[in-house]
Amino acid sequence: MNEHLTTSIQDYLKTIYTLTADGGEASTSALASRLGVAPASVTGMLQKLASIEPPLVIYRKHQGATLTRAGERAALEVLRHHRLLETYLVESLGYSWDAVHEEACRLEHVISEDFEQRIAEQLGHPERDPHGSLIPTSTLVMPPSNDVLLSSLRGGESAVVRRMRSEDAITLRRLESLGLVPGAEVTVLVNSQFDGNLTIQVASRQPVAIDPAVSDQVFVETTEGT
Amino acid sequence: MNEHLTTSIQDYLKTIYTLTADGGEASTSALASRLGVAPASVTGMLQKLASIEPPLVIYRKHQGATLTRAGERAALEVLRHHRLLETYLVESLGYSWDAVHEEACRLEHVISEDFEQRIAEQLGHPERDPHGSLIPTSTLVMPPSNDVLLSSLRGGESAVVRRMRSEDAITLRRLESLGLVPGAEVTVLVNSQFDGNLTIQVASRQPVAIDPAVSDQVFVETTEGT
DNA sequence: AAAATTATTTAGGCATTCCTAATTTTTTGC
DNA sequence: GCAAAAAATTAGGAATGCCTAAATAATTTT
Repeated sequence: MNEHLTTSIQDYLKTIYTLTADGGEASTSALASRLGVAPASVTGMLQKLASIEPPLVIYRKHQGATLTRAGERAALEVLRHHRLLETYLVESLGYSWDAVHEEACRLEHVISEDFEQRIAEQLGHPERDPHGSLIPTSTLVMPPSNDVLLSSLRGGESAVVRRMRSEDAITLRRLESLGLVPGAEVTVLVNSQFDGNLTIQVASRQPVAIDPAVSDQVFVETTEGT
Repeated sequence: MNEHLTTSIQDYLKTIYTLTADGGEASTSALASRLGVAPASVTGMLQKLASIEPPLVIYRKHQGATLTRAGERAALEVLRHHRLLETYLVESLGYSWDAVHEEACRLEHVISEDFEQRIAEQLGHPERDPHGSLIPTSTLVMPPSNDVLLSSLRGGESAVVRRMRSEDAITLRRLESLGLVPGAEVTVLVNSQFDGNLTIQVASRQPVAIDPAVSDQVFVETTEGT
């Protein structure tokens, strides 16, 4: 079926997937900004991805793109490569978690299935990457998740940090300096519905005030059952 | 100086280097055949590589190409990546020596200097790759070598197998089945100057007859001093 | 609801790297 | 040394994936 997808196409699919996954819209401008290309280039590529065989996206003018089943599988394959690579770079080559993104972005397009399997095995088939993001399975299924944005918690609620939305090194270092790393326990002391600022306590640190630039980057899982 | 070289250019430079290194000519047709492109494409690329700033090759019509200093440095960088990667794939990921070439050919163009340094360190800064080829140093110097073709030995001479010219899996498996792997000791019992066939003995195996298709793939180092 | 703003698409181009076909140059064999 | 064969080059073109500028569609403001 899919002969071979170019690096560029893989990047488009991956970006459409991640934009859509966190409840967003894969609009022309959102894609253009994430991919660092002009909006006109995105339009052209979406038209192409919708018209090839098999179609990889569903595209209607002025309404952005959705992945088809084939497109989603291709996206999950790239995402699996990316997240396994990030994990591998941290675990086996000693990279810091804020430095792996760029390297993984280049490697993800060129590793073989054999390479993927070998690192997955060596890592013990991890479920999450260093930023806490779920790694699609080798059968290209994205495991279920019920994490929510830290900013959605109300005052008094506690939760465990699960994953970071951003892969940006500066953002990640800021989160780390606040103790906001996967696995950390966080309590929201105050959530100002008004301006979106929170007062949080991470583990047994001093409480700190954070704004949405921080709290909208952190996904947590509340400790109660379903 | 060198902003960024495309994968395609890196492949041309690497191929010119290796063709030239073993005493060959980097002719248009040799390059075309090695790179899997039409001769006309090679001519076009060589003209381009000779006219960019800084020039990466010296090119005169109908005389093939030679690397400039800048071109050689770029070639050694790619070659270092390739050979370190091959070593890493074998040592750290359990690949067999005849399976690493394709993977390294794709990875060599995308790994960072950081990645290069990390695997070099983890491997203990190896001097040779799994096929016995010398790995350029981090300062982009190719270590000296005085290996010669197995086919150049005369009857009665002994030597140690140093490296294989080919990276082709089938060829490598054939050599391995004869015991011709780096480090193996080989004695030439007979070298027929007439048809180029040899009779050799590897370690304490049974003597076997080989033809130039084999003996021209194997470089050895004679055990006497300089 | 019309005007202004923003988002998106269309149109036309450019760089890269490959191709085939035709031509020219070099090498080979007699 | 000359004709045939082989090698290399030129010419013209295609696919990718990006760009800018202009046109159109959608959304927001007033």
